[in-house]
Amino acid sequence: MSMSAHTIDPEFEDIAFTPRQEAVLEHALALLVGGGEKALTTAGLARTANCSKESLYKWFGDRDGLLAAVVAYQANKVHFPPESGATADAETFRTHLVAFATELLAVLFGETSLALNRLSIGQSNRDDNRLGRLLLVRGKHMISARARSLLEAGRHRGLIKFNDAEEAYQVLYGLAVRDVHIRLLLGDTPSEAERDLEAQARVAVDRFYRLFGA
Amino acid sequence: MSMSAHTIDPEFEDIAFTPRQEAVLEHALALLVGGGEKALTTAGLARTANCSKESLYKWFGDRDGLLAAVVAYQANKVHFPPESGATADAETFRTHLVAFATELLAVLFGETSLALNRLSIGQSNRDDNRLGRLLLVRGKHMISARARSLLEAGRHRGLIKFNDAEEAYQVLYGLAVRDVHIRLLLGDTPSEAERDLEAQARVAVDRFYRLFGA
DNA sequence: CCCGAACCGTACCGTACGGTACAAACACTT
DNA sequence: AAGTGTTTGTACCGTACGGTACGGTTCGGG
Repeated sequence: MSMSAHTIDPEFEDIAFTPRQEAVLEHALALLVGGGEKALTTAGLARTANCSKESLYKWFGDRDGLLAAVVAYQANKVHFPPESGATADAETFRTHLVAFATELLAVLFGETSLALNRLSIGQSNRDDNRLGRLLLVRGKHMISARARSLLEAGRHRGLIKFNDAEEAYQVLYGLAVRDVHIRLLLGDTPSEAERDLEAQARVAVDRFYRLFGA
Repeated sequence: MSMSAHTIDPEFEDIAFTPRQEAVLEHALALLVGGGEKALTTAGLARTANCSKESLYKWFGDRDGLLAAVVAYQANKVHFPPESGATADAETFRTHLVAFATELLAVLFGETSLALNRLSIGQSNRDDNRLGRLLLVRGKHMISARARSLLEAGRHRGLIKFNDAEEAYQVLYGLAVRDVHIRLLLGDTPSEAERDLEAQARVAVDRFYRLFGA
C-alpha cells in the first residue's frame, strides 16, 4: 500500500510549462496565497496575469486542471538539496539533521505551502482527490524519501539506530511539527518560540537522538 | 498570546440549540461528511432535513452562521471524560495516558472531525477566521487543557518530569499523530498499522516516557 | 509582404446558489 | 373558536462564476 506511492502517478502532464505559462501560474499562486481558493477565479487570473480566459482553458483544460497545474508547478519548485558532501563526522551529521528539520519546517510553514495545502484539503472530496494525491506524491513523498536516505546514511555510520527508516522519519516529523501545522492551516498565529524554526528543529533533533541515538 | 486563548471567545451564541435545530445540524453534519463543503447548500439542507430555507436563515442568520453553528454544535459533543477516579498507581497512570492518546487519535481521525477540519481550513481566509478560531477554541484548547491537567497529575506524583506542561503535551501529540492527520485531511488512506489507534498510542506513550519519564 | 498561429480582450451564455417573499399549514395560547 | 406566532414549501431574484465564441492584434516564417 505504501508501495503504490512509489509507482509514478499516471495522473497527467509531467509538468513542462512554457515561461509564459509559468508566469501565469505564478500570478495564480499569488492570488491563492492572498485570498484562498475563491480568490482564484478564471476571470480574475486572466485580468491580473494579462492573459485571456481562452488561453487558460487551452493550456489547462478547465479550472480543476488549472488548480492541479498550480500545485504541480509549485511542488516542483521545492527541492531539498541532496545531502551535501557530508563527511562522516558525527557532529556534521547532526548538523545535517537539524538543517533538514529546519528546512522542513520552513517549507511547511511557508505561506505558499499553507495556501496549497488549504486548497488541496478543501478539494479533498472531488475528482477522486487529484489535488491531494498530487501534493502527497510531489510533496510529502519527495521529502520523506530525502529524509529516509539521510537517516539511512546516519545508521550506516552507526550514529543512529532504528528498524524502519520511514517510522524513524515520522517520529522526527512529529517531534518537529507537533500540532503547529494544523494550527497554521486553521489560521492560528504561531507563538514567538514557534517562529524560531531552527531552535525548534534543534530541540526536535535532540529528542530524536534520545530515542534513536546509537 | 496563549492567554488570549483562555479568555472566552466573544464570538457569538453560547450554543443553546433547540432539539429541532440540533436535528437539522445533524443533517448538515451528515451532508458535510458525505460530500465536503460544497455538498452543504441551503436548499439541499432544507430538503434533506425537511425544513424551510427561511427557518435556516432565521435561526443561523446566513450560510456562514450555519457553518459556525455546525462546528460549534459538533465540537460541543466531544467531551474528553475528566480523568476517572485515578488511583496514584504508576501503571494505571500510564494506562490513562494511553487511553487519552487513543481517544485523541480516535477523535482526530474520525470522519466528522476530518470533515469539520476540512471545512474550517477551507474557510480560513474569510470573516476574520471565525471557523478556524471556533475549532481551535472549542476543540484543540479543550483537549490541550485536559491533557495538561493529566500530565500535571503525573508530575505531581513523580511519575514524569517536565518544565512546561504545554510543551510536554505537544510532544506527546507529535509522537502520536505524526503526519497522519494532515495525510488524512488530504484524502490519503491510512496504513494498516496506522488504523490500530491503541497500538499507535501505546508506542507514542512509550517514547514519551523515554523523553519525560522520571 | 503576406499568411497562419497563437494570443488578448471582451462580450456572452447557462447555471448554481445565497438570500428573500409569500401563502398555506400547523401549533399553541386564551 | 379565534387569534397569534412559527414552520413549511415553493417560487422568485440577483449575482458570481465557469465555460465558450469571436473579432482584433501581435509575431515569426516563407
